[in-house]
Amino acid sequence: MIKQSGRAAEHSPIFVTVDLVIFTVRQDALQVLLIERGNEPHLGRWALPGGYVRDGETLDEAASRELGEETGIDGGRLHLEQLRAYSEPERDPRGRIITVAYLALGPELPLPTAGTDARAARWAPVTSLLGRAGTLAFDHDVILRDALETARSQLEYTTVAAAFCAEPFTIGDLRHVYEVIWGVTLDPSNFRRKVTHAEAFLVPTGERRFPEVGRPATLYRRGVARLLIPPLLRSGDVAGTGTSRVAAVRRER
Amino acid sequence: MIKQSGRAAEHSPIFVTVDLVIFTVRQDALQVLLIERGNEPHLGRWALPGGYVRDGETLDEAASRELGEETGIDGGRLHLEQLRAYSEPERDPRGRIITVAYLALGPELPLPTAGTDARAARWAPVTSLLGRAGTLAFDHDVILRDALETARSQLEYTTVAAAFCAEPFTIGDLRHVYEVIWGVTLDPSNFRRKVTHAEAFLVPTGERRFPEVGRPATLYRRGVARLLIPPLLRSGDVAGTGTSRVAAVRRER
DNA sequence: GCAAAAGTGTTAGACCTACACCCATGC
DNA sequence: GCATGGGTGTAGGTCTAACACTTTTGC
Repeated sequence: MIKQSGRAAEHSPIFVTVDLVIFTVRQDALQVLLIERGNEPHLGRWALPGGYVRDGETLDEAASRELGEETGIDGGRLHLEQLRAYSEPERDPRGRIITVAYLALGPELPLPTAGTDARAARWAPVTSLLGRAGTLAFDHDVILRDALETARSQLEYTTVAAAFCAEPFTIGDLRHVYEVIWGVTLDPSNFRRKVTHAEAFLVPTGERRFPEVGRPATLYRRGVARLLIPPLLRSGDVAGTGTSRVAAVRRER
Repeated sequence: MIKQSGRAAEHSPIFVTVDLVIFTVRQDALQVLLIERGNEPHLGRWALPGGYVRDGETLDEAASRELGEETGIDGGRLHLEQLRAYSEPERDPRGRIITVAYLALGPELPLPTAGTDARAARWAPVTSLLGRAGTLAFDHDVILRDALETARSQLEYTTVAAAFCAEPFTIGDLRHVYEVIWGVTLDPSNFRRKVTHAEAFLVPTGERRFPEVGRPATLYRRGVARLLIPPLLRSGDVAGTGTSRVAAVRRER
């Protein structure tokens, strides 16, 4: 049994949840999966999917399980990574609940069926949700904003953009992901050079895709590289001193 | 009160701690603060400082409080940021305890006095601790390794290196931080150009420091920039495909 | 003067942006 | 042919690594 040291009341155990920010690119927009809450608190409001961490389960496992429950997708097939923990004592009116947010990225996913404590589920364009606070339940506005900036930043330094594309995919598909998530248009020829020169990012399958119109495109699969070297920097937003932004960068070997 | 939904036993509340990776540069090495544990489990082993999150406290507040308790330093004066949560069910033999690791950076700090549940405290060179697993208690080896890679990466994209320098500092001081943490030697003139051209990174004080030998150096304080634009990339370790590394990048506005 | 660290200048090559241009396909 | 997206080439500017060189101090 757990033995508390010191004054017992000072550190009570805490309920821990995971919340998922599931991004996909569909209809020329970055979209996030939302559920309509079927229980109090925030009954009827839109929120990120999530749930309690169960006994004996790691956070990663809880996130993967919730992902499967909410989308019907095998969690192992999607890119899934921990974002950060959110711990404001008043963030949940039921009591002290800390949540660990996860970022999940995938190619166009089916609309999931509503789960046990959700009345409905839908894909929502991310940009339409930001800007006005209080759109989502709890502190999910903040989590979503953090997740968006993480995703945008990760496109620069990692190969996760490929996680948005169903394999096999074309360079045009990949460029579309960058354009939608960054909200810019990119030069097709320069983009091609960069991604094809980054080693182990793209592996040609030898096949081609024949579009409705235009020249057929070479098809690729994801290579084994996870870091994008050299990085593919957004150039548009370096204006100014960067004083209003804080960056945290993490890398594992 | 907290109302559990579903089968009650499936998601019990969990004890939550914060653990601190406190880095400083001293004696030409990156050093981390360790404490010798004065209680079971792992009595007598070296570990990262940390403690339980108290009722009504955010994780940031808990980290800041622990930092003050362990180092005697006003937590608000140090760079402090959340790294990530660690949640292996078996990571602590006392039971289910999740920890959220924090990274703290500061200029040469005093050796702290041992706290209530620590027999001793010391600074240890980081490189001497890595390589062999099982050096530290719990999963603190893993946390330390993650923190080191985060710190190394952050020097590239942010201005946190200045957090290792007591103000006012010289460009040589700053370069020394980069050299020690990256384990490389940098060209002084090119380094100077990069950091002085990065806007709002360094603010000259107008004063100079007169060393034992050599030309006096201009003194600077940290500017308001938190992102380093353009980044100051490590070039030495880009060899290979990057296949063995995973990157997670996060940015806030 | 000499050693040492600060600081400036220069040059060759890498890289990047913008854009012209060619290619392969459906209709 | 023509429209469309795929894909290649290239000139000009920018950035950077490497290193020669000058400056300012203590001794």
